[in-house]
Amino acid sequence: MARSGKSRPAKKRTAKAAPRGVSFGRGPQTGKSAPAPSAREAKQAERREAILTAALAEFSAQGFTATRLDDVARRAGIAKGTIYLYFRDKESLFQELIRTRLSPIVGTIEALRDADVPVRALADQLVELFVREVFGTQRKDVIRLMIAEGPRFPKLAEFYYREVLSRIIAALRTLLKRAHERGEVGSDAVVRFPQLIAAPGLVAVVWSGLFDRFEPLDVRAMMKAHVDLLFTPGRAA
Amino acid sequence: MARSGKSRPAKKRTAKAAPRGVSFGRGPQTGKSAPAPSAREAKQAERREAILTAALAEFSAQGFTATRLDDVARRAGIAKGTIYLYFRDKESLFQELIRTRLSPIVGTIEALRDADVPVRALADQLVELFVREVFGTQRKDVIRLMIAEGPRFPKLAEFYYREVLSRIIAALRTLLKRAHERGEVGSDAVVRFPQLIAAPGLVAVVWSGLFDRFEPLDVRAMMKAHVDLLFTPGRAA
DNA sequence: ACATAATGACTGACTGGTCAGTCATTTATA
DNA sequence: TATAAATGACTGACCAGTCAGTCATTATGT
Repeated sequence: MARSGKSRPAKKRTAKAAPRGVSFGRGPQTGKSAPAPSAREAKQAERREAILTAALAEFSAQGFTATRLDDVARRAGIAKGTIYLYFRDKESLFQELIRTRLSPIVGTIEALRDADVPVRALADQLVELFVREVFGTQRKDVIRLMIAEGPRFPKLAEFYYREVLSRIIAALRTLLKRAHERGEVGSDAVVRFPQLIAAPGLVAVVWSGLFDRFEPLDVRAMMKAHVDLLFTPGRAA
Repeated sequence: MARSGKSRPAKKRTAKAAPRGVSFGRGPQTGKSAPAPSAREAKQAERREAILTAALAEFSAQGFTATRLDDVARRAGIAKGTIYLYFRDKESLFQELIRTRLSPIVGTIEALRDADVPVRALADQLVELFVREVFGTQRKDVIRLMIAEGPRFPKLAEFYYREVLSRIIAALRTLLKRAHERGEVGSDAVVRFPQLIAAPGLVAVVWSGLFDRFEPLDVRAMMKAHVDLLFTPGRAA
């Protein structure tokens, strides 16, 4: 098989002290951040984005350790050295990737929470949101990456929990509590364990990554079925 | 110790022809597989087991590529070379690991299916089975490994689908169909998507691996809550 | 029983290939 | 032209897999 792998915390390299070091994955060292000609900055942002997109493709296909930065570079249409103008090292690139791709979704869910519509309708919107904005995009891969590599990046897991999960869960809890009090959900199970709401989403992500070629899964239908389950009137808690 | 100094004897070694090669990850080459003194065989089985256990610990902490066989060997209390007496290469070791740790559970579930007891009681047993035999054991880690590395080992994913998942799903479907016909489940959602049954299990495995230190999850309670949800009488499908 | 030989499980130094990160040089931009 | 950006050849750490050599155990001979 060969390949080998390589990882190890990157040694020390006390040599140049901290030529880069401080700038945490921003653009190429911009000595002065004056208003500057946005022509350049735009191009830089574009490159940065290209690198992140290429990195996601490689990381999610190969995993963190097995991904070669040469491949990321080739996919992004640049040389390997260029990556180091935009990111401190491989690990920074990985972390930036997770950060930038996952955060945006949170706001949307919190907005949903504050909308004053029947919770059942909200749930349907949530399903659509998931299918369209997560399952239908790169975010699906980011989630699988998070599951796969999380144990080796405790800091990332913490960030993800703090910035994404806990906020989503809090929003869901508020939303579900309201629904339960109105009698719109038959059991308080999901109020106690909002994780149950997300469960089919997780199944969808994992299934699609591993088993879709053996048995395709109609994700939207499954999630709708799950919503039906939750909102079955029936006995009160 | 070896010493040797490596004299590069012009390779050759045509003598024993194929000393290893053919034996596919079985014990050290057993020239004759006569009834043999089981003392030795027992010891070999023990070593093999030790290697697998050590490998699971390392693989599930580091992932496949980042795991060093030197570390596996140290953890198993043997030399690296010994691993190659029991497994063809790193990948074989990994695959054997998944295979041997996951298969046993299937039979148990199929046995449950054939028992003739109220489906609700069965469901409770299923929860217990999961909490005790999966969540409480190494199998939890094997599942996470499968999710993390599956995309890079299509063969393994296929094996897992064929030997484990499809059978579990088939058993569940039978079981749930019966329950639905008896009116024991309020919706046919789970008959169409038995994956929904396993969803909280997946959540439990993933959550425990990544976020338990921030917010512990009472897995048994969550799964019981989920079962309650499923068996809400309420409206017929 | 005792000595001697054969076996094969086990070891670990070593090799060849890999790849993250560097930096002297080249190219683009202002 | 001067400065910043981009390049890619290069280096050194790293590790899967190998195999000559060791030695405890078992078999054979006297």
